[in-house]
Amino acid sequence: MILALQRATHATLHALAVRLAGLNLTASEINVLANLADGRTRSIGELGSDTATKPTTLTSVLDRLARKGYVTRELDPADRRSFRVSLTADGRGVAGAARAAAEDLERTALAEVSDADLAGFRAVARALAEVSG
Amino acid sequence: MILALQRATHATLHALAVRLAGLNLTASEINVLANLADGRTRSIGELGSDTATKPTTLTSVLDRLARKGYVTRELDPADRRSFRVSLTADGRGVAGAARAAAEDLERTALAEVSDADLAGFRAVARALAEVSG
DNA sequence: TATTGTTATACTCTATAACTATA
DNA sequence: TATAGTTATAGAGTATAACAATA
Repeated sequence: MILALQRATHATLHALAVRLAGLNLTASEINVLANLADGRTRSIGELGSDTATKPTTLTSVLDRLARKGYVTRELDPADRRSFRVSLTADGRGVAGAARAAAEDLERTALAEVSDADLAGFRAVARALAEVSG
Repeated sequence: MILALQRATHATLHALAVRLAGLNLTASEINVLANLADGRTRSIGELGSDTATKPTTLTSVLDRLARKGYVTRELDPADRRSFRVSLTADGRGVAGAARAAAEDLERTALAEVSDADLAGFRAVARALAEVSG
């Protein structure tokens, strides 16, 4: 079970990376962009829990994304210890492409899978994800 | 879907690492030990496809496992470019503990999941894993 | 010539702890 | 004092390419 889970994750991340090779993004960077794609501004802490990455990783991920011009960090006027992270126009474009690639990948992979199987998958994934809590 | 998959993998690997913290093993090391636990000898190449790790990673993983006395590399007399990797007695003990922890984790996490959901999960995981092929 | 595995290099992710600037 | 993020450091996985030994 756990082995199957790992294999599937590994394979999808790799397939996604191949599809997005032209964009020159790592899995973490894609993850952050995909999370910001809804247009909502987030603090670094929120982004960390949404993407399940450590603040120490986020710092460098956001540094790279900012250098590429996809993301901005602005001081939060309400709490000047923290930042509001948001997408630039370029960032929105790239995030959209990443999201489209992920959706296309899912459609392709799951074309022959029944809705019942999908529901089962979601139930198991949720159960496994909650073990760590 | 892909996000759910990633989250579940992340959480289970983390939970497993916590349970096995006393053994001082990384996820890759556990993966290798679990694969060798059936007692079958493997070449590095076979081990690489079984564990989905690159030869370059395996070299260092096996170096660490050998240093800890869990694994041996012996020249294959039939093809002296390659090695036969096998568990030592200590290695068998640790591999057994790792496998038991993984099974216990699954039992705990999936106690309330139906067989139908499990079957669905397997179908989806298999479909996703085959995308990369 | 091709293949097995190692080595070298460079980059990313992670964990931990020390540090800053705010609160 | 406590919290949000950053920086520093060190370990681990990955990709790529060059390499030795063997086939």
